[in-house]
Amino acid sequence: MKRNSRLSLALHTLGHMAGDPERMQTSSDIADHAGTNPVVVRRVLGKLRNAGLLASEKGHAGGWRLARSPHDITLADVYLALDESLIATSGDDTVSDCSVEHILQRKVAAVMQDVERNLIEQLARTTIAEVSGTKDPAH
Amino acid sequence: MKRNSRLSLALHTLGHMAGDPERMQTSSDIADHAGTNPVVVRRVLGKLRNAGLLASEKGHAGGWRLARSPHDITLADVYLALDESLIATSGDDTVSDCSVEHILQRKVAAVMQDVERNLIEQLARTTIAEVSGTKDPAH
DNA sequence: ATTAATGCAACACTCATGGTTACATTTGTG
DNA sequence: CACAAATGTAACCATGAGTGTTGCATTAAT
Repeated sequence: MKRNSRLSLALHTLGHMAGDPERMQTSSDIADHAGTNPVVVRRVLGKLRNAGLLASEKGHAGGWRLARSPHDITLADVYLALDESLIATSGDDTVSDCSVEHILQRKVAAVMQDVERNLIEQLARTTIAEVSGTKDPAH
Repeated sequence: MKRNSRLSLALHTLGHMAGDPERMQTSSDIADHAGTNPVVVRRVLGKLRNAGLLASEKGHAGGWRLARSPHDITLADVYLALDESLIATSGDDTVSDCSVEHILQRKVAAVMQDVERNLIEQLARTTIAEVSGTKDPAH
C-alpha cells in the first residue's frame, strides 16, 4: 500500500459492492481482495458508515453492504467521508509578525481553497455505479 | 516546520528578496529569519537556482540573490521549480487485473491532472513582487 | 455454547522529511 | 600566502504519519 491508500481502498471496495449491492461482504473478504488487513478495512469503511454510505452488521453472518444506491454515491461523497484534504494546506497555526508571511498565507490559502472546491466538483461528476465495472442496467 | 515547508520557505524567502533585490543574503541570514537551518535553506534554494530563479555565489562575501526581476517570477514558477506535486497522485505502478481498479485509476488520474493544472494556473496569477510587502514602485 | 463477525485500543514497522554534523571547495581580504 | 567566510554535498539522526498487526470485548446466528 502507498499514500492515499485510504481513498483508493474505499473507492475500490465501493466499486465492487456496486456490482452486487445485495451481497454482504466481510472485512476479511475485502482485505483479501485489496491486499491488505481486515482491521485496516474496518478502519476505513467505518468512516464511510459514519457518513451514511455503508451499513455494517455485527455478529455471525455480519459484514458490510451499501447503505444506498450506487447511483446515489459520488466519488466526492467518498472523498468527503474520509475527511482527508488531498490539498496539503497544513495551516501553519503560528501567527507570524512578518508581513510577507501574512500576505503569502492569505494568497496561498485562497488558491488552495479554490483548488479543493474544483476537486470536489469534479469528483461529484462520477458515481460509484459508473466505476463498478458492470454494465449499468438503467442504460 | 511542517509539511509543505519547502514551498513555504521558498516563497517566504523570495518575497523578502523581492523587497530588496540587490542585497546579497547568506543562507545563515535566511535560516535565522525563517527559523530553520542553513543547510535546509541551501537545499531548497538550490532547486530555485537550478530553475534560474536565483543566483548563488560561493566563497567569502557570497550568498543568494534573485536571478531576475521579482515581477517576472510567479508563484507557479516557484512551485514548479521545487518539483513537488501537492496533488498526491502517488501513481500506484502495480498494474492490477481488476477492472474496477482500472476504471478508477483512469478517472482519478484525469481529475487530478485537471486539478493540478488549475492549481498552477492560479499560482501563475501572482508574482513574487506582489507578496514582497513593499509598495510596488511601478504602480 | 460455539462460532464468526464488528469495534477498538495498543503497539510495531516503514517511509518521508526536516534537522544536524562534517568536510571539501571556492573566494575575498589581511 | 594564510585565513575567514561562504556554498555544495554527503551522511547521519529524530520525528511524525500511516499502515500493518495482535489482542480482546462485544454481538449475533446456529
